[in-house]
Amino acid sequence: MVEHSSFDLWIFRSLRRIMRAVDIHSRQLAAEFMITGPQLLCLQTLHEDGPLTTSALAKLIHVSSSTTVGILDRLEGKGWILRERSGHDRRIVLVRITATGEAVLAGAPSLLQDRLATGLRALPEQEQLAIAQSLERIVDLLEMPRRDVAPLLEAGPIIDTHAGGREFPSPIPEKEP
Amino acid sequence: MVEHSSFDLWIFRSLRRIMRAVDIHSRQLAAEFMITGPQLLCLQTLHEDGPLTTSALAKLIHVSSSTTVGILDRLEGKGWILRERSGHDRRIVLVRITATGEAVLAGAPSLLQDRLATGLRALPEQEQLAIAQSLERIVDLLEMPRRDVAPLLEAGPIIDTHAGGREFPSPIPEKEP
DNA sequence: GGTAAATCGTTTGACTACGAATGATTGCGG
DNA sequence: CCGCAATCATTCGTAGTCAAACGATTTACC
Repeated sequence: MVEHSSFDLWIFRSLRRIMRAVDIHSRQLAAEFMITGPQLLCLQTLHEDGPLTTSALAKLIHVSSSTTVGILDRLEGKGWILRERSGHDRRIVLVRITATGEAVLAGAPSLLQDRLATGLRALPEQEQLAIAQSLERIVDLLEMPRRDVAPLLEAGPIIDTHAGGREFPSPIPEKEP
Repeated sequence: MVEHSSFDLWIFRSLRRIMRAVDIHSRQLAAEFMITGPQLLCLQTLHEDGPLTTSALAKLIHVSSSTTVGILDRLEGKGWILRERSGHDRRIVLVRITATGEAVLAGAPSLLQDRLATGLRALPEQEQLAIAQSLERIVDLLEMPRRDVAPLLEAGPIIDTHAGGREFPSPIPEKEP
């Protein structure tokens, strides 16, 4: 509560504004396409990664499984997904997207806000890289276990300007195993 | 819907993980200190910027006024704030922090997660700058009015353009007067 | 002065989100 | 084969979040 670095509050407020903006975008989606952000993310993930169990889906979208159930309830209510219990292990529920769901997905807008997606694409690739890496850095700090912040110090600079090779973790950055 | 840039999904997932991490931190706060993140932010803001109207507070913390009402309800229930209608304009409700609220604030932890605050401070200042500017860039894109994304194209490199004032907000970013 | 418009706080409804508790089912050890 | 632990999905309670609708009040205009 004393002696904040100059950037703390700035970054904190930016985070809150981002969360708010994402939320508002979700409602615009809902108004126009009858689907919210998290619902769209679920549908998209189910489309790409085939039938999934509830918990596997939850891990993929970084959401608790109890939250996932509610989202799936609504998607199921609209007939965009199907739930079926596995024969071998009756505890497991496999979720798959329906044809209707595919159709909705085809007509739905980008996952990101158009402005964000378009705006990002308009930026030089190096800046896109810097932004993505900055976010990743913050995620690392936020998700780091309570203790030892120290290791981060040896992680090297965030911007690898020389990087001609430009290896960023391939389209989808894999998460920890 | 077609032709996603490689960074889109990466950035989107990072945003979701950030939101989740912030949410989880709020619950840890609630478990340990009986106060959530948004509640702490309200209390902190009321402490610093004196008595405020509900809508002024909402603007300061970047949250809708309907959300603010709920948060204030809980803070009032715990006796940490007071609401009083103004005599001159009876529509207005002035919110002020109580002595009990001040005491709670004194014992509460930092607004930011320790890990994030500490980790950020440990990074070279140039990286802190890069991170903060990247976030700001995203906020700009997200909060930009629906139409004309175009202007952004002429915005130049991420460093140091920040049109319309509000370039790096000196030590502690002052909120708008 | 009286009506219309604007403003302010609140309420309502829907959705997301979490952890904790629950119920069903499987698998392991004795 | 029997019970206990582990696993999986779900339900429950609380909180945060927004837009839209609402009631009370003030301001503006005629």
